[in-house]
Amino acid sequence: MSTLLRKRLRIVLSKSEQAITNADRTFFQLRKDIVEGVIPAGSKLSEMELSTKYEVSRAVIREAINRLATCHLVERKANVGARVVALSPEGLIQLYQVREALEGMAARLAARYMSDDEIANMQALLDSHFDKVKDSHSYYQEAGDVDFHYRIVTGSKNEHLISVLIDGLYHLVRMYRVQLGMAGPRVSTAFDEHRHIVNAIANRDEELAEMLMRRHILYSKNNIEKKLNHG
Amino acid sequence: MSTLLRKRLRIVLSKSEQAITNADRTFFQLRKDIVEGVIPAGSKLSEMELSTKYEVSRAVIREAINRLATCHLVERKANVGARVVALSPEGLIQLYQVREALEGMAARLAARYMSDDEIANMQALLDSHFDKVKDSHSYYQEAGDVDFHYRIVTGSKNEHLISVLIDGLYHLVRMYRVQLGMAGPRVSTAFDEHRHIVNAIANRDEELAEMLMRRHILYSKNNIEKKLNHG
DNA sequence: TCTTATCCCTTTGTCGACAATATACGCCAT
DNA sequence: ATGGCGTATATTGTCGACAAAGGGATAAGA
Repeated sequence: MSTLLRKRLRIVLSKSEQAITNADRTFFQLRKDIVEGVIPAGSKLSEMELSTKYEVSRAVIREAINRLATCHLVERKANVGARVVALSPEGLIQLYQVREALEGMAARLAARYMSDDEIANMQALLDSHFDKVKDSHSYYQEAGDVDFHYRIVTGSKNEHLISVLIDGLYHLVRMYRVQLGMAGPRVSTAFDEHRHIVNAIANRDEELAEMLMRRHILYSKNNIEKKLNHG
Repeated sequence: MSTLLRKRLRIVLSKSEQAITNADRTFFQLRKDIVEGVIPAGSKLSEMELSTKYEVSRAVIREAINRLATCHLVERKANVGARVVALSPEGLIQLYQVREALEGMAARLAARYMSDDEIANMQALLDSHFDKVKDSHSYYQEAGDVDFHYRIVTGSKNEHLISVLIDGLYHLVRMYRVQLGMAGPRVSTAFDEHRHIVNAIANRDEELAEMLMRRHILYSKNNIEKKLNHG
């Protein structure tokens, strides 16, 4: 009976990432701590130490670390150990280079494959964001930005794009944002860019959707770089 | 003394993928067997069975399977097990969609970052390919094609691009090629396309390099799709 | 006959101990 | 004093056993 209940629960929650096993939970927790800087960038990850800290066996920690390595959040060397990646201007630039390529393609595919309903929902989402943002011009709504990009990516219906971006790169992006203190401005301009991209998708204009998305990400990169240099 | 010897050996061979641990060896072997169809697409991977077959412990097999999962060569469900991915027309199309995006960007970055020496080497490589191919027009030189794309990707100097493509997608591409019997033709035309791409890179024309690479991959996809439908 | 609940068995998840490897320290020779 | 070498120690890699969860067969009820 309890198994049945848990099964139903699992089906209901299956939308987003859900921790089923201990390794899952530990992986999510570790990822969170790394992204948010609780575990400092560049620091060494000792399996023993972590296994006592998170109260699981070394095998679970090992699996979690392996998964983190595939996200490029940690780097592992055989017989030596794993370290949290170091944040660097070069790393940030490389990250945005592949974001530009992948999300540009995602926008193109979204224009091709998203259903009319999905597009309408996304437009409604933008409207609600606009209501929230129109008063406080300086407030940067990260959740809204994230939500927008998620919808484009999932709208591409491409499993590879979805997994590489959502399971991988976005966590690295967030790590840079959090640890470099990017509660950046760029609200209204980014909002307009989002609006234009959605319009292109609604018009099923693949070419324009890809181009606008690439520009959007390029601007975003330039903005962060500027902060990185002058701040 | 033996440790010193092995260390030197390791340094010498460190260029390409090298198996240091048992898990590495098992991972490479499993990947090879999956890509080449020794383990059929869609089949279930039993940890016990594989651990007896490859003569390693279940922990090693588990780590290898986890790594295969991050390459999208197998799909894993918690408490259920792992299956080799199933080949499908949709999968092939999605694969080439992200290849187009990533390798297009790789070509752009190669035009920006490759050294003159690297470019000269790549041109020499193409010349040698031409010598091999000019007589037997129908012979498809897969190694040459692979080599060319590797150089572009590594020439981008972008760690994310390199790892996603070379450690991930290319093995899936090869799996489709091998298991769908793609010893395809398209030799001379593909060769000309390669030549044009290298020329664009030599001229440091990022825009053209990206566009040509995207077209090249698009043609390649269309070619495979045609075979898939009519064959 | 079809559905549904329950049991059993197979497979996966987790754990602690052992083996192998790399780093660090101290020693010796020059 | 310094550089190379060997050992010592701490960390990772590997293993086999135990715990837990899912899938399938079977039987009971509608």
